[in-house]
Amino acid sequence: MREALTAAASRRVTRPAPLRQAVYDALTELIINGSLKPGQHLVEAELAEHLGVSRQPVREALQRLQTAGWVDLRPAQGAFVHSPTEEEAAQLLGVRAVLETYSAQLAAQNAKPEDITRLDELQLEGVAALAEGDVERLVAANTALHDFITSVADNAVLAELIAQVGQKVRWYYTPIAKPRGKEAWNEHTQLIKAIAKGDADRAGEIMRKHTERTTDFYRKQIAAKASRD
Amino acid sequence: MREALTAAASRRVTRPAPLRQAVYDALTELIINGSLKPGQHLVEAELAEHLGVSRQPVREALQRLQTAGWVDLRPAQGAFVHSPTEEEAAQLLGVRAVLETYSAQLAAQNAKPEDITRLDELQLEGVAALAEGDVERLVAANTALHDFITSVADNAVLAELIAQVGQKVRWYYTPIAKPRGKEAWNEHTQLIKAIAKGDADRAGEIMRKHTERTTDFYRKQIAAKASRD
DNA sequence: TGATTGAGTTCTGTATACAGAAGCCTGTAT
DNA sequence: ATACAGGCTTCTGTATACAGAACTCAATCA
Repeated sequence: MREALTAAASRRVTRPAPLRQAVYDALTELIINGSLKPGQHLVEAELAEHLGVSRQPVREALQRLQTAGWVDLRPAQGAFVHSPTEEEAAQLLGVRAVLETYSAQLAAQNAKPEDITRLDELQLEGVAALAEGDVERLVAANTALHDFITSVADNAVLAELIAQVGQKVRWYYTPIAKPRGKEAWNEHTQLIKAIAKGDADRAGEIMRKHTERTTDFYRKQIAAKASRD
Repeated sequence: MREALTAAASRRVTRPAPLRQAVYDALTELIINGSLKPGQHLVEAELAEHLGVSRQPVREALQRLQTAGWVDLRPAQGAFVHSPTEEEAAQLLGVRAVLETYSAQLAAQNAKPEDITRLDELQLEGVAALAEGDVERLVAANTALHDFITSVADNAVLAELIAQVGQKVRWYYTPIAKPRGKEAWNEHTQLIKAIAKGDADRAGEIMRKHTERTTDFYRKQIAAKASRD
C-alpha cells in the first residue's frame, strides 16, 4: 500500500496551471509567429476576451513579457509589442556569441562519455535533415544541438540567459534569414571533437567563430533584403 | 512664449509613477538589505498594508521580481524570497566574468578621448577611497568604474544583463565579502591603459583575469567563513 | 502514544468595479 | 481654412469581492 502510493506519486497530480502562465505562453507564441506585430498596441480587455480570461491574468503576463523584453509597457498607455531595432539585433548577436562561447568551454570541461554519444546523435540528425533539405527539421536539429551543449555546460544561470537571448534572436531573424547549411554542420563536427577531448579553449574558440559566422550570415541576408526592397 | 514652453518641456512633467514600480523598488531594496530573508514567505496582503497600497500592484511587482530572480512564485502558495545556493552564486560569478570581459573589449573599441579622461577620474576616486580606508566609498567607486566601462561598451542588451547579474552577485556576496584592495585598482590601471590604446584583446584579457581574481577572492572568504562556523 | 481525519483559517487566483488619464472628434472662433 | 477648446470615449491603474486551494491544529481512534 505505502509502496504503491509512493510509486504513484512519482507522477505528480495535474495541477491546474495558473492562467497567467498559459496567457504568457500564448502571447509569446502570438508575438513570435507574427500574429501580433511590432509596435502594435495590446489592449488588455481585447486580449482577455480573446483568451477567455479576465484582465487580471493578462496584466500579470504582460508584466513578465516586459521584463523579458517582448513588450514595452508605457505608463498610462498600456502594452506595445516591442520593435527591435537593427542595432538591438546586432547587440543580441554579439551577446549570444560570448554566452555560447562560454557554454562550449564549460561543456568541454564537464562532458561525460554518454554526453559525447548524444552529441554525435544530434549531429547525425542535423546532417540527415541537411541531406533531405528539410528546413524545419534542420532548424530543430540545430536548436537541439546547441541546447544540449548548454545543458552539458551545467550552469543554470547561463542557460537562462542563453534561452532569453536565443529566443529574441530567433524572433528577429527567422522571418528573414535561412539557416546556414553544410559549413555550419562541419563546424559542429569540429566543436564536438574538441568537447570530446575536453579541450575547453579550442571548443570555445570554435564556438566563437561559429557564432560569428552565423552573425555575418544573418547580416548579409539582411543587407541583401534591404537592397532588394 | 513658445520658446519658454519648449525649454520647460525639456524636463518632462512629473508623471505619477505607477505604484507597481515603487513597490518593485521597495521590495528589491528590502531583499538586498536583508529585511526580507531568503526563504521567507511574502504574504501579499501584508506587503500591501505595509506599503499602503492594494494587493494588485504588489502582485504585479512580484511577477517582475520572479523573472528577475529575486523571488520564487510557487503556484497556489505565493512568493518566497529566493535562496541562492553556493552553486548558483558560483555560476553567477562565471557568467559575470564573460559578460564583463566582453564589455571591456567593446569599450576598448569604442572609447573616445573624453571617455578615457572620465575613466582616469574614476580611477583616482577609487585610489583615494582606498587610501582613506572608506569601504563604502570604495565599493561605490568600483561600481561606478565598471558601470562606466559598460556604458562605453554601448551595448544595451549587454548592459541589461550585466546589471541583472551584478545586482544578484552583490546581494549574495556583500554581506560576507570585503572588497579587494590595492591589487584590484592596479589591475584597473592596466585595464584603462589597454582601453585607451584601443587594444580590445588585451582589455578583455585583463578584465577576465580581474574578475577571476575577484571570484577567487570571494570564494576564499566564503571558505574561511565556513571553516570558522 | 502516535497517526489520522476533518473543521476552520489563511492565503492565493481570478473576476469585477470604479476613478482618472490619454486620445479623439466635433464645434466654434479667429 | 486653421487653430483651439471642450466634451466624449476608451483604456489603464488601482481597489475590492469572492471562490477555492493549502495549511493548521485539535479532536478522535487504533
